[in-house]
Amino acid sequence: MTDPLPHTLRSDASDNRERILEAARTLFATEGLKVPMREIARHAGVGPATLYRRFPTKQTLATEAFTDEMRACRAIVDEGSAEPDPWRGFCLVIEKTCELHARSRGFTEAFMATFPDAMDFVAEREYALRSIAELAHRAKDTGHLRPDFVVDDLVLVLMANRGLHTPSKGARVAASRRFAALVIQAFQASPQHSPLPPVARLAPAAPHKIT
Amino acid sequence: MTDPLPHTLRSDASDNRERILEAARTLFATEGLKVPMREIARHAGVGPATLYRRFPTKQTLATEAFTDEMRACRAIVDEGSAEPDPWRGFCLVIEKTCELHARSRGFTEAFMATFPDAMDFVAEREYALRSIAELAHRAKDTGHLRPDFVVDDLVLVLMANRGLHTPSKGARVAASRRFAALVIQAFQASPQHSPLPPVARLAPAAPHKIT
DNA sequence: GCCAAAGTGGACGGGGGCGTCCGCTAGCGT
DNA sequence: ACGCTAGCGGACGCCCCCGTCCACTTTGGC
Repeated sequence: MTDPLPHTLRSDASDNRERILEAARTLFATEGLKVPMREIARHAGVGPATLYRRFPTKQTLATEAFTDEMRACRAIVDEGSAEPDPWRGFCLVIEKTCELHARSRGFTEAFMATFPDAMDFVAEREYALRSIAELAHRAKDTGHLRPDFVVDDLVLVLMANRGLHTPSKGARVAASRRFAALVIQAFQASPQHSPLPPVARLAPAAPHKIT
Repeated sequence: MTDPLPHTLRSDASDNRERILEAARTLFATEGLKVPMREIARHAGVGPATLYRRFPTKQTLATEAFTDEMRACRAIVDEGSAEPDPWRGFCLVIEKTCELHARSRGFTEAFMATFPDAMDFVAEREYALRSIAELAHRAKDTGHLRPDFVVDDLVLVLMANRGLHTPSKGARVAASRRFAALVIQAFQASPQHSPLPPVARLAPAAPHKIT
């Protein structure tokens, strides 16, 4: 009989594993989820086989690579919910969430996608949405959030936010900030205009070309 | 000596050409610009060679296929500019532009992209932006448009709007409508909340999966 | 130091999109 | 009716990505 599994990676193996995850994080953030597995392997300085042995599918890799962002996301929501002023909390959630998603291009895709295989992101997303729904309810009671807001509007905003592609991360974050501010204005029940963040110049020269 | 070019297509050829354009319009609208040339050819019932002979690159095909949308776009802008109430015109432009872009997924990409090769869309886009800038200026004067609006915000909105992917065209248009309404609220200088369009439920079941 | 087993990366076959070439088909001028 | 030629589409070679297999290398317990 086989004493089943080592459950403990050899030193070089876990080292490689970490390098793979780091490469994945970087590339997913900058290029999105569509980066070839090969390129992640190359960037990590390992062969394709190693990558595939550790992470048989891109999903498993993504799941692992995005735990940080996922944690951050949860933190944002919890933080917003804990805020004494619900409207303030609501605004914070929108602002920070948009920024988070602007920073990592791949995270949005992963967060939005319902993976065919098991993927806890779905559960996390539901949790976030439920929390925010509750927060929104309280914000409506204070009269600051317009009553016809629904959680689906937040999905709308997130999807819209991901449209803000642009080569430079800086520009993307700036655009996201301004966008978030606009959205908050739109959600406000009795809006006294607070000034918007600086103008976002998107895609100054060459946005992207056609394949 | 060669009397240069026929400049007049044979009947079957121009017939094919038309079928190709129609297929391209359909597929670009539903699938986006990334559809394989092959598939357009297949859908049009012609061989790849025929397609490539008529339209050597995807750009040339796209340019031709989107003239309708381009015309519509220009019409929207002109119509908005002609409106006696500039703010009303401004709102119309936003609403209709968002809807137009929601209807054809590929058009947004084509409209946003600066093609490496010649492509009149750039010129058209500049024209539209200039017109809208002028319209916005007038709308500000009436006090209805917030003074810190800049044309780049419109680009922002358009880019955001394209993030509203969803399988069904109906859902996409609905989402776009609600989004446009929100954006208009956000741009309003002294907002008295007009009711929003119906709630947009995006991607009810399976948004999209990971490659 | 030694050696079994864990770990590695290069190499392979498969699939799909790309753009082009070429022998056959069928419009159109006479 | 005929033949010339524009027009056609199947087939080809190229490249890139995918996921897997296998002979070699490294680790770590003794």
